[in-house]
Amino acid sequence: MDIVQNFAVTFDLHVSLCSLQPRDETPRQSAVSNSTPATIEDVARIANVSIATVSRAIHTPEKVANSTRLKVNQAIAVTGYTTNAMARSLRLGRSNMILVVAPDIGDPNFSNILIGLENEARSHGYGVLIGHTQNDAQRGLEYLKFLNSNQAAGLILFTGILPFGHQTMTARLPPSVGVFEPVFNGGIPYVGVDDIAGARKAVDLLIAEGHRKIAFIGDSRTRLAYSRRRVGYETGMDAAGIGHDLRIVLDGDGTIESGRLAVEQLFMRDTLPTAFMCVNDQTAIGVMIALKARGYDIPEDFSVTGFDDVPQAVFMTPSLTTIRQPRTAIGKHAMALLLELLSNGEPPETEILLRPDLVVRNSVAPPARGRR
Amino acid sequence: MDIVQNFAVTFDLHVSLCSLQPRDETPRQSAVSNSTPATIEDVARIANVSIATVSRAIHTPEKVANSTRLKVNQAIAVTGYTTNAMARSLRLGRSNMILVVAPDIGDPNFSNILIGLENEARSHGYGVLIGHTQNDAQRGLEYLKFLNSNQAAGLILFTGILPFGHQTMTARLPPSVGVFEPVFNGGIPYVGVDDIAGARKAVDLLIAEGHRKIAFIGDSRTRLAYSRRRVGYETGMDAAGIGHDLRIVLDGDGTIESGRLAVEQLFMRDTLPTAFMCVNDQTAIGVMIALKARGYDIPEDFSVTGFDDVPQAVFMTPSLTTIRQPRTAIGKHAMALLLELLSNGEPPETEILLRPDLVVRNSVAPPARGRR
DNA sequence: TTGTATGCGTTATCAT
DNA sequence: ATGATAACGCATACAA
Repeated sequence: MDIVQNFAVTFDLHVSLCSLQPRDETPRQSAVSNSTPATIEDVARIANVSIATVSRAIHTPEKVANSTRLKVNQAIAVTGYTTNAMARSLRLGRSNMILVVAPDIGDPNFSNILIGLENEARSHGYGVLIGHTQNDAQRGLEYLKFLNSNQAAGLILFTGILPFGHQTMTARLPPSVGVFEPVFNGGIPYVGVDDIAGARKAVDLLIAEGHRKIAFIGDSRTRLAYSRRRVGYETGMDAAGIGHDLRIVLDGDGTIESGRLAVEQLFMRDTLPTAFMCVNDQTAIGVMIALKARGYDIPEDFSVTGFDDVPQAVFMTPSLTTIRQPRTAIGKHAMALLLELLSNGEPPETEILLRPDLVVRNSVAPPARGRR
Repeated sequence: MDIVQNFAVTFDLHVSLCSLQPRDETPRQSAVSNSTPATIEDVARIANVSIATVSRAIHTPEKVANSTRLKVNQAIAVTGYTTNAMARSLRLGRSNMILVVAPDIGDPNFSNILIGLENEARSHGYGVLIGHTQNDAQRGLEYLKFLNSNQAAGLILFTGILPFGHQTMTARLPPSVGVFEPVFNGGIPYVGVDDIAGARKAVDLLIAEGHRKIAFIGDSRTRLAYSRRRVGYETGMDAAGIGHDLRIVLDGDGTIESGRLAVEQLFMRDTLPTAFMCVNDQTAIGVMIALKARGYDIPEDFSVTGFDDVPQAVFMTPSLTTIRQPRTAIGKHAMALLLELLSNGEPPETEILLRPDLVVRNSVAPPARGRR
């Protein structure tokens, strides 16, 4: 244990934890920190009861005598017993894990949604596991196998399309819920933001500031949710009596590069807007970079809006005016919905749309004189 | 065997699979395309062999007659059978999943390392699951239970400290490998970048450009790897005969905000450097924001370097000169090491340090005249 | 209230 | 080369 002492010198963390080791332990099967984990039988033996009683003491404590329960709990403490989830799930035919499948863990929206998912799951005794598909069907299949063997009780999809390739059609899926964007195939309930309303807020702001030539840098390819944002843009333009000029409605793929490209195209075509409404923040960031590279000031020369309010948005110069996704709330609602599905079987609703908020920062101003 | 014939026609969809049910067989439990997944018994029945043979056909095909293997494979195709990983792992006492535990999924370094991990794992028949602890011991415990029940064969730690709270000392951990930063407790092998060498490259560049007053914005609190970067800074300064002026060595926590704060402090104390060497890109971004907010130009007025080369670095204005982590390679090596541990038992080496590369972009220039 | 015994789907041992 | 069967750890129906 002077190893531990050594540690104590160099780092002040965790030091005294070591002293928690039960030094006084049972000599034989030293209960803790042993090579093989304690089983329910070990507990039963020590508590002098049957394994059935141990199981009951754990899962239905009210069905067991107080004194017995006490004995069992002590034995559990001594052995450091943890239920073997493998065996339990095999017996029960279901696990207490929820699988979250995402094509891209790096998505700036993902981590906060995940936090909402996890909190809600945890408060109901479920754990969360993340599957990362990289849009690769092979990988998807792996997770499908995982699901097939009941290793997860439910599925959260952070993708608009079931990621299981050919097998998708025949896949037996557990109860599932989509987040962030509707799931295209499979009739799966969906929890997300009201994309149309959100886009509408952005375009309305721009119009209120006096803009009429408002470009929309969209993305019809990667996320289904994005096409709804375009709908918001169009209805906003229509409602203001402006209509939409297709020369300044571009299609990209929601990346920074895509925003950059859009600006270049607009300059080349000489069909410049006074404002850029972008389908997401990444695109907006690309637009800002391109504009700044050409020597323009934002928002004096051009206004820019995003969508999502990714963490980076507030750190841009100028900080980006955008639409905030209630990410944690989305995660929470999605998990709640899934858990309801798990117990009730029937989806109470097919789509939950949360309210997006306009976050006004510094990338929007009235159009430059003479250019409106 | 016209059962099989049938199948050949309609493959892919489960539609006609029902017609494949052995009509001659047990009338009860209809074999295929049912609500419950096919088991090894279903396969055995259809192939007219024993379950032992099926198992062998799958795992040790060479031990089974060609004709038999064929029958089995067909039956597997018909039933859509997948091995129940739950049962298999229970029986084997180990699973083929690797758990990756990270405190923060949103870390810009994480996703690329993960890709390296996954690719390597997959090519060896292992799957990867991600655990997200948010630095919460409760959550850590959950994953510990997961490990305890053999649901994962190995562990990758994306954190400098075992995330299992009190239980850490007594935890029976599977073979484990740390990535990105050394794991403080537990004597766990580590794969990462050579932080000292990397930091040295940055400081050497700055010195070569003519800087002598080089601030170091560090972080001694969150990541162990970061203290190594400071060592690199110090040895570089010493080697150049500059020594280190403690007034311009600040300690932060590796966040954008922390970089900002450091700049403000330096301005308040009136101990301005000509260059900011930052412990990571996040800090550097914060420094750049603060500098720009005060109206300074980078790199004309101040030079800035980062470390990591996060995706955002190239999109800054000016783009950030930094040290690149070979993230995918780190993931690959870490997983390879873990898999070796899994088979051999003994760690072949205790630390693998990959070479960091200097990425010269536009945030470094010679110091402004009159300020050196 | 508690114990006995069965089965969840596999793999491995031992026969054949 | 193949089959019968025990065991992995647990939860529960049924007995007591």
